[in-house]
Amino acid sequence: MTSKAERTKQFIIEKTAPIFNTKGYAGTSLNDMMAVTGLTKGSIYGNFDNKDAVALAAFAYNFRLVIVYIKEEMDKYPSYIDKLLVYPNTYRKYHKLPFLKNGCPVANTSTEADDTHPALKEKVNAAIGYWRNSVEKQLKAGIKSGEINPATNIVEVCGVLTALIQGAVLHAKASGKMQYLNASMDYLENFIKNLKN
Amino acid sequence: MTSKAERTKQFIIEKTAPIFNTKGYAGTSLNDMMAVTGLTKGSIYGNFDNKDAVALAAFAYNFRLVIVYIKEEMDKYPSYIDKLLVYPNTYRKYHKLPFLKNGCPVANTSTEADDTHPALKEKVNAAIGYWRNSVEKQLKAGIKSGEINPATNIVEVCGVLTALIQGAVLHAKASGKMQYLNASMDYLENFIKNLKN
Amino acid sequence: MTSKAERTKQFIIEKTAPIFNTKGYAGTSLNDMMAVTGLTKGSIYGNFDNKDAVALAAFAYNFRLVIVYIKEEMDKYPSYIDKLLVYPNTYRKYHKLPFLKNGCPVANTSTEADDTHPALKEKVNAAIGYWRNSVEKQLKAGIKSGEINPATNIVEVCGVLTALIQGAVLHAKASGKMQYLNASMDYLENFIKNLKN
Amino acid sequence: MTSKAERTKQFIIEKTAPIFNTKGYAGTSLNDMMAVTGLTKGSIYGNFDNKDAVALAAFAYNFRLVIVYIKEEMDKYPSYIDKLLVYPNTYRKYHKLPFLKNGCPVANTSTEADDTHPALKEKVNAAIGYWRNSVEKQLKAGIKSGEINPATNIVEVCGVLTALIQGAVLHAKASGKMQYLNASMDYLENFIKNLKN
DNA sequence: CATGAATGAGTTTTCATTCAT
DNA sequence: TATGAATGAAAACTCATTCAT
Repeated sequence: MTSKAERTKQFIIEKTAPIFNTKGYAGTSLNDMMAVTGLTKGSIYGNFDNKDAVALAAFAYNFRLVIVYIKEEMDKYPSYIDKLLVYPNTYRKYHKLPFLKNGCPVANTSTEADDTHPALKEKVNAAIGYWRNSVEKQLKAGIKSGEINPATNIVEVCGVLTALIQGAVLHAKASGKMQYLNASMDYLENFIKNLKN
Repeated sequence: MTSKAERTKQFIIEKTAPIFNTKGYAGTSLNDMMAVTGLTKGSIYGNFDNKDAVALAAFAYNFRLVIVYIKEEMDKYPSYIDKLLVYPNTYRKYHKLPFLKNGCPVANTSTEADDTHPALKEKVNAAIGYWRNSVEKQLKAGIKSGEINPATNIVEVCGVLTALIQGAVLHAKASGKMQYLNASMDYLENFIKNLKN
Repeated sequence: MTSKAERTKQFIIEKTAPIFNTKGYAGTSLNDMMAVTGLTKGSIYGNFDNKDAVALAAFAYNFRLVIVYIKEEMDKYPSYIDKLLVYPNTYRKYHKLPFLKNGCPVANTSTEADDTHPALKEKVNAAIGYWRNSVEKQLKAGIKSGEINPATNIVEVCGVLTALIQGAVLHAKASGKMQYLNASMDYLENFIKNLKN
Repeated sequence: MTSKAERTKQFIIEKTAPIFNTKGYAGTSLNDMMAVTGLTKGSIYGNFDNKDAVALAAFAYNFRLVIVYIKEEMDKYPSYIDKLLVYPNTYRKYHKLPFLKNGCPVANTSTEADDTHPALKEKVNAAIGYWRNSVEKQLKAGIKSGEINPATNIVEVCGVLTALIQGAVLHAKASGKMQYLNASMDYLENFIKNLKN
């Protein structure tokens, strides 16, 4: 059973997560957090040690929304190639998905946390590792099942898939031009289809 | 002849540019700027209207350092394929190049400016356009010269090349793992070589 | 019951009002306000949106002190002529009344706000209107009661009474010479007595 | 013969005087002074010891414009009553006279200088004395010539005339309502005419 | 004399954080 | 736990003044 405290904590995370993803860590103030939660400063501090702790939790929440969505989509397809195709198909419509419309939390947080916020950087690093890992798992399972070419360079595919998505969304957000993103996702689609045995 | 004001302005830009690239716009304070230039607040404000103006100039400077370097490298090779290969070869060693070691200014600025700083966002957008444009020019020149396959999908190549680099550097910086970057740059190298006619 | 916030707000107003009346809006700094209240900047900003808001409230408070005093004095006399005589008798001893010893808030604020501070100017304008109005009411009541000559030029009397006081106090403050003020107040006294039917 | 320095000094005074009368001493910045003169800070400081010195000279200039105008108008009339009538007739149209349209320099400066700027206060005080003195002279000359009633209370008349004008202009500027000013000037006109023997 | 770059103390305002109630 | 008033350091920016050229 969840205690009142747990529920308030969760409530704060869910409400503040989108602002952190949009405005960044430094750009999100406690006043923003008060406004969006309707809670007082004291209440926020009663549930979290400091702004840092909320930011960390909010990033985890933001990232989780993405992976949960991807997981659910993947579960719809038995084919491993189809599962991997969920990536380009998801990011292609990033602007229509509430948890991605302000950009991928990994990319957004990455640049800011890098040189200023070690704890957050560590979280981002872990998120990237998790992402790569789950791609790797799909590839290996696909190879085992005979669907994917066993000669596949796993490290390379993980890198290209994740990096291409990150870069493409970045540019799409900055330029506002969806055709850039679409061209890259088209490429990624073929890239994935070519993994077939 | 350059006036004293021009020289001080340039001095401020050169000294603050790395901090802006590292800490971001919101993260860089006037105190940081004072510390790194050795100048007083009054002096900085005597040369720039406000922090914004310095940030804009610093971004332009940071981006220019990258394109000047790339240009110089490209000029060493007559082959258009070789010219394009300058990209992966440069970013592969981003951590050793002073103007890239804290990340690509485009990616770094992009995520922050997006939702909070319209003027800077515009500059970033222009930078992306400039970058794509220069890749496009090389491709077209390569096609005209017969070196590059005329069936090349130019939009796609521009997108993949730039996005892959951005994403790969992002992940390398966040994870600290050069092998991820290298794998992606290996892939990009082959991708470029395959453009040959 | 008044909340803590209300009480602090009131406390800030009461403490800062005399400085605003003495030094003016531009001349009163937040440091002055801290010194006189013993509160921190943060506390002042926690209770008011900005310096403007304090200045506006302080002017209202300063003006109110004057009208409350005048009202109380007037209530002592049934005769309308006597009521009006409260004006010269009050301003004659302006230097002994704490809320007037640094000059009339209307005159003090008027010159500064005029060309630089629209919101404050509006308040001053309203204060002048209020003052004239209350003189007008006494005149009309006096006429109705038969005590005051019905042929009285009301606009003229309002103008002369208020303007003469303002100008006389101004000159007294600037010159430090009470005899100037007294001569004008003597005149005003006769002027009022001559309104009798 | 006037030196270059003298001419520059005079130029600065003439150009800055209107801003000082409009924005006040604290409200007028050196940047304002640069803008309006087209000179550099160094040049202004080369001709005046500091902002104070310019303010003092500007006030003197502003006041002088008023008395010169009044003097010239008075010289048109042989009658002393007519000469005194120049006052209400001048201030009635204060908003059309360039040196009065932002208010009388005496009133404007008076409230600000009072408690913050002793040197300026002294100048204002002297100006008031000068003004009263010149009214007194006209009265005495009028009495001597037989035109003005020798029983006239000179101190009272000086006070009423100057104070009424100051107060009336103050209220007119603050309220923007010319009818208030006109009613008071009408009264003043009769007041002066009644001085006749 | 004039220039204009530099100064540094000053300004108002915002921030994350604390703590008595 | 929640409140909300208070804190004080830090933020961006302005100011009158100085001084080498």
